[in-house]
Amino acid sequence: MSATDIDAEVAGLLEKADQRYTSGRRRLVKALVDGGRPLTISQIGEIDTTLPQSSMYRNLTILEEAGAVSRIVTNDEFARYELAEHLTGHHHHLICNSCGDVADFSLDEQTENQLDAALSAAAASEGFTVTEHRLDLLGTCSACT
Amino acid sequence: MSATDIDAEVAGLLEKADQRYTSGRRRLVKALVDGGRPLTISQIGEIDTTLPQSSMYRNLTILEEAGAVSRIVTNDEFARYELAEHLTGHHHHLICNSCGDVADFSLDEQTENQLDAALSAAAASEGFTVTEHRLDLLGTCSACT
DNA sequence: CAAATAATGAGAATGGTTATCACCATCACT
DNA sequence: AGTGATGGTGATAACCATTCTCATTATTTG
Repeated sequence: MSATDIDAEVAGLLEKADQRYTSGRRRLVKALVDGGRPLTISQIGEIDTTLPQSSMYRNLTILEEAGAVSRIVTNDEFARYELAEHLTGHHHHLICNSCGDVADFSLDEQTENQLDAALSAAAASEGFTVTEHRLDLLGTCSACT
Repeated sequence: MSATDIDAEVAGLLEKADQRYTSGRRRLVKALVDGGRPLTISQIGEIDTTLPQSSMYRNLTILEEAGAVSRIVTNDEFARYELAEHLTGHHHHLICNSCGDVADFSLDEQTENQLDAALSAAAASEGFTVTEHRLDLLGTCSACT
């Protein structure tokens, strides 16, 4: 999905949530698109130095409630934000134990489907209804090797 | 692994880390064994009401550094602690979006092996070295259905 | 037994995140 | 285009899970 498409999609989501797509929110989305991976508040602030911290927090929460952004927590003390999966496609995370940074990766469709089936079966036997799965790989990224 | 075996294992880990296995630390381990799932500080405090909060935090950190406990963060604002995987066996987590509680589940060995192979391959192509994977299912637990 | 060393726990401090609020921008209606 | 109403902004204060401090207590060692 192109940056323009994402923009249009986010615009629709915000409209549905009775929220305006202001310039600050546009810049926030642009920073997430440009980052291409889950970003901390301070990383977003480095990409777009005009965004005040309090507005980032407030607007990321609003974008999350609208379904445009998702917030992830790893092991370090900072939350990270990325575009929602229906904008970027289903993917997983590579979490570097050394620098803490997070990158995206995907499994091929067949593996993903097999996994999904196995997970649903395992969860059902515990009486658990699955809405989503989350798969992270911990290790060392190429920059830290 | 029985509670007694776990206790012996933890004793060895603490000794290697030049730490004493004091009664407070024993009670902490017992609470985690009894809980049988990842517990927040306040949940541990409910299981053993004699443990002061500051000691729980300090000793859980020490147990984590010694490799006996691992700390996990989900989506809510509280960290959770569980016994390390080499004491409980490899497993994954069912995270309830409604009550926030976390339960354990496992995949059969074959699925787990296939997954491992697919993950290593995908990570290698990104230049990432995997040490561990983490798989969570989000949804609704049986108590909240 | 005494000195040294480590653990304890109540309370203070830290810091990422959230709430507040005076001010500014945008919209709806005329 | 003006005007009131509504929503957004951003600097700052407040919040609260977690970490740090330190005087006291327990354990080890000579």
